[in-house]
Amino acid sequence: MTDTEPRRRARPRGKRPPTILDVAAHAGVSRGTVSRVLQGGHNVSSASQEAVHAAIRKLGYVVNRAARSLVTQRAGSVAFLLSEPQERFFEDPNFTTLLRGCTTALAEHDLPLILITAGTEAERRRIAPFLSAHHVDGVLLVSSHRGNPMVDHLRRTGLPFVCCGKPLGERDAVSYVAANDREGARAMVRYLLESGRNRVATITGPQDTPGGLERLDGYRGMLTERGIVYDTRLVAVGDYSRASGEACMQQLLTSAPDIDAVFVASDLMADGALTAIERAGLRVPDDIAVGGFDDSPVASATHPPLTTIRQPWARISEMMVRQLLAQIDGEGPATVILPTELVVRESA
Amino acid sequence: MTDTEPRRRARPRGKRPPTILDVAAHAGVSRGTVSRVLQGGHNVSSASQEAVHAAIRKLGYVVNRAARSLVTQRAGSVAFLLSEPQERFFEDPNFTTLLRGCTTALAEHDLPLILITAGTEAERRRIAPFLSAHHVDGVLLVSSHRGNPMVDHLRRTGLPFVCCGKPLGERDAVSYVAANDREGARAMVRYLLESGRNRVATITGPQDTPGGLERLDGYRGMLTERGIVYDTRLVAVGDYSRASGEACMQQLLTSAPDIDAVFVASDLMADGALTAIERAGLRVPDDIAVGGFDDSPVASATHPPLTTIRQPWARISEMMVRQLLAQIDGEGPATVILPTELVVRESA
DNA sequence: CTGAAAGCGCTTACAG
DNA sequence: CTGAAAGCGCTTACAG
Repeated sequence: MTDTEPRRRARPRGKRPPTILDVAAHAGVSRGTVSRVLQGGHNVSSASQEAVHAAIRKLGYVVNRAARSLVTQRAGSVAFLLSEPQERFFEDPNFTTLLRGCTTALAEHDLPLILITAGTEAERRRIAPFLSAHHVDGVLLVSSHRGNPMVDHLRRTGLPFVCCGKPLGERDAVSYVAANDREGARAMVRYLLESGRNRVATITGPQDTPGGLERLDGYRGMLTERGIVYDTRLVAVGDYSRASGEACMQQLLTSAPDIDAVFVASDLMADGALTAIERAGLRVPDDIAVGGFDDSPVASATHPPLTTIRQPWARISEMMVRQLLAQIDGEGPATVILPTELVVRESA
Repeated sequence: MTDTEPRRRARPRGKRPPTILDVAAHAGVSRGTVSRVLQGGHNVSSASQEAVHAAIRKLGYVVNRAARSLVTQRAGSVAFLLSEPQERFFEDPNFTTLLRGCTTALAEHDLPLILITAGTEAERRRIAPFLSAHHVDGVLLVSSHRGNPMVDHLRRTGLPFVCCGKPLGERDAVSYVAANDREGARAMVRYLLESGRNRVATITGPQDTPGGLERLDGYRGMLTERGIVYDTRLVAVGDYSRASGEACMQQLLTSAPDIDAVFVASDLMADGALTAIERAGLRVPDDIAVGGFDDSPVASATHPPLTTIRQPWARISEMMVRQLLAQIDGEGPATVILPTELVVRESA
């Protein structure tokens, strides 16, 4: 359009927005006082406070975050760092649920969320300087697989970070927030047994993730507790994808045709399992009861709707944010485990 | 842990990261020269350039973005603004595909993406000052419904913004990037007709969204072109959700039991339609051919896999980012329409 | 091609 | 409780 206009100027001819100096002038105080009001109004007379607030409203003043950051040495933002092959997480409904929760929780603290993906080695290299330079004050880290290099890198940067789910294979203390996977699995298996099922199989998550490991452990523990021998023929290892759920179920149906229930470690896989069962001409829950895990959006969309274990995503997000803020304020790492809840629908 | 430590300090005792002054000292030049190198090295001797680059590497210097922002009057970041009821978009696979694409495209320009949700009026009020204060340099706006107040608000702020999909009901020029919905719909209907189907129904998207409107228009146009009378009994209006696809299909099956094909305006709805068809005891594609739209991840996971129209999400993201950067550099608004592609699988 | 210097808009000891 | 002032780390005319 306007070819002659200069480029690379932010607001070429718009008048500058009001600064703290304008506010000070309007309120009849110094800019130090305005700043103090901005910081919470400690040690400021109520008369001054009111005058400043009035001026702020009148001028529509909003703090310049860059200027503030420069002096406070804080970025004033937090990263949501996805250190997984992108496909996996962007297709997993749990991920979006978590992202949404964190965005909301951070918004309440006026902290913008910066979304960073680091699924590949190249991406990790690219964001390293960004993190090292503390362009964010902390990191919400989503990375489930064992030995993720991001954990080490973050530790070296000295940036506060909180993981979603227990990071596997870390010797030192790392902050994380997780649902009680083991108890969740136990609750589901207990429910299946108490509804009269005898041969309960399981489809697990990947065995290099905490959810994969602990949900299997819960399954095994509950069987043992009830005096049932753990039978590896009743165990199929999936990768959380719908397709793997289908394949695993098909396998179980062949290797152990007498099963009457299956605990599936994710709803997405459970949906796949449903497909395999249906294809085999069996009915759910009449012939085989199916229990999922997550209570993700798919759980109520399957046929039949899934009986599943609800992960407390809202609370997980909140606690991740809370822990991160605490660490930014100097607290040490902490572990938070949140209870799950059995949601009974029609599949079991 | 360390109770006696002062709080609210960013890096209490870590040594400060190197500044441009350290680099200048190491390179034996002034800080103005370092800055010029950082800006691209124009008007700097190659000797100086090399010395500066060496110093940067040696010290691990990374620019302080806050300081830069303060002087350039640019935020150095871009917002991805979701102005829809959250549930909808966070469950729609298209959304995550778009978000992923934009994150990647922005990363290539070293621009952090700030994720902002503004699905409710309260949220919109909350982020208004953030936007007005130009805490981001531009906005990638995702908002499909007619008359979204965010468009007006953004226009008032003077912030550059680019919409994903045509914003309905806007009189003035607004930048947007969209797939060619109409042509995509035409291609699908053409394909169905040419595979020998005669009674082609459609399940549309919401009629206050461009995709809802234009895909229906494409359907209608192609029928007319082939001399087929447009029959409203063959049209059911959905809302892009899986559930609505199922309900619409059920309705069509009742009101027009002789249909032998259906063009569904989203893969998610098509998946729902598949369920309804199956429940009615009909086979796909033998009895009814089903064509979807999106080629989202669900398309290959349905039974049978969906023949659908691929939306060029990677290109859409790239173009949105490119347009936004152009606007930030002073260019005027522009409209970009990208072609779609027919993907033939098994459902039609 | 280069340096010295002003200035971006804040916060925070420091005096009073 | 309040003001004056230093300083956060950059960029960019301005001279030379």
